[in-house]
Amino acid sequence: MDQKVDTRSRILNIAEAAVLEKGFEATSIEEIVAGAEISRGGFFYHFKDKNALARAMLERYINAENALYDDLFARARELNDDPLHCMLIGLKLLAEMLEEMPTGHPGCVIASTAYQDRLFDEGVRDLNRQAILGWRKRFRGMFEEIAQVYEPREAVNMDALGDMVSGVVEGGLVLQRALREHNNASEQIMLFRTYLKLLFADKQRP
Amino acid sequence: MDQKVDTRSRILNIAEAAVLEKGFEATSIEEIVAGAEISRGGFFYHFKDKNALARAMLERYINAENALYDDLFARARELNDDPLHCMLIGLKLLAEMLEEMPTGHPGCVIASTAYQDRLFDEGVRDLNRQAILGWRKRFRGMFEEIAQVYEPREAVNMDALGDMVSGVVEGGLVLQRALREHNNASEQIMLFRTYLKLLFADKQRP
DNA sequence: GGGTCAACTGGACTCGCAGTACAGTCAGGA
DNA sequence: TCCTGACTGTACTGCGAGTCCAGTTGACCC
Repeated sequence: MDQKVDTRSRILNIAEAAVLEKGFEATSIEEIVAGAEISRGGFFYHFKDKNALARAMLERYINAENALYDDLFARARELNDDPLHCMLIGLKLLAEMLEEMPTGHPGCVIASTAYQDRLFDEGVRDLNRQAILGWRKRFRGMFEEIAQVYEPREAVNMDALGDMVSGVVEGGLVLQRALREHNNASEQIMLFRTYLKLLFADKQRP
Repeated sequence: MDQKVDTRSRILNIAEAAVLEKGFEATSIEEIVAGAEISRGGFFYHFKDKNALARAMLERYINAENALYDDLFARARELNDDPLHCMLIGLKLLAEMLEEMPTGHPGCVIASTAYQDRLFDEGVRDLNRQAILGWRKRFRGMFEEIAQVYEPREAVNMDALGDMVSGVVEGGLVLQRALREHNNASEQIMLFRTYLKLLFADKQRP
């Protein structure tokens, strides 16, 4: 189990890299089985079709992303107990993380899936939807906590503000992919961080 | 020329609708020719391959988007000469426009292309890149004009702020597609508008 | 009225990839 | 020893992209 990554995970690793690089349809099962050094039969033993592969990839990706956010904001919380500063530190860590990825961030499976969704079944689409709703809830909660301490200078819709985290990341990754630059996503996150500073800072409630 | 839309445009219309709905690879030439009521031979008479179709679609889309921005901010300028207020009005108009589209915005070909870019040749990718760089320049110019009148409360990278317009739109459209909601993109634009208000307002230079 | 050209039609073919089917192999545990 | 899970290998169907090409049709030109 350490010596040799199990075949299913190996397929997912290879597939994820290929899909993020060139999209789902452009990735053939042929090249996945070549990369994973198995036979075509072996592939279909693990995944009944490409749709099942997509579903498994999305699940894995969403879990990893959630674990990453958990970890990031837990670390931020250790550094500062104030909810606003915790958020600001967390976003900084996120931006740094995106920047440090040498090849640039792999790009988000969510957007990739959203723009090819007719290829997938309802299960995959719902997975996608639930992931974004989960992030909305997560960040909305954090913003509400902040708003209890700092009065926002302008009224904002908290659901939309929660979505903005995902939106800024997704949008940044789209720019990054299209421009072939390396740090658009992290720059966008830092701009969003400045937004939060302007929205909440220096107006602590009595 | 009015009676009967020329075949090439008809192909592009059908193809664009199909591609925005389900992605490029998922759209077959078969269904395009069926929709446009021509033969397969007829399709290949106009476009040497699917890549040429993609290129033509992107070109058309980018031109339309640019014309739309020109029009939007020209109208905004008529309503208010101040560069900040012009921008705020323009964004409001953009948000309203996105909201009014009954089926929701078709989604942005840019993101769609970015996430499947290995399907396309360098020409298509470059078209995509140039479009975003054009929008960066457009909005960066507008923000610099604003900054000459209003001192920003926080230092921001003007290129990144220019990119943020595209990023927020793209990100919003990704959310909208994935969530199957109707107004995420316009909400995100309105949040970005609030950002600009906080960043620039009430600090007019002497 | 004949010639020419652009804009097609229609059919036949190749190729690559998804997906199916199934028979056989092989290692490890009950 | 037999069974089972995890495969391998091969052969086949079907679809869509792309190629080739011969033929049709209508408009305009002389």
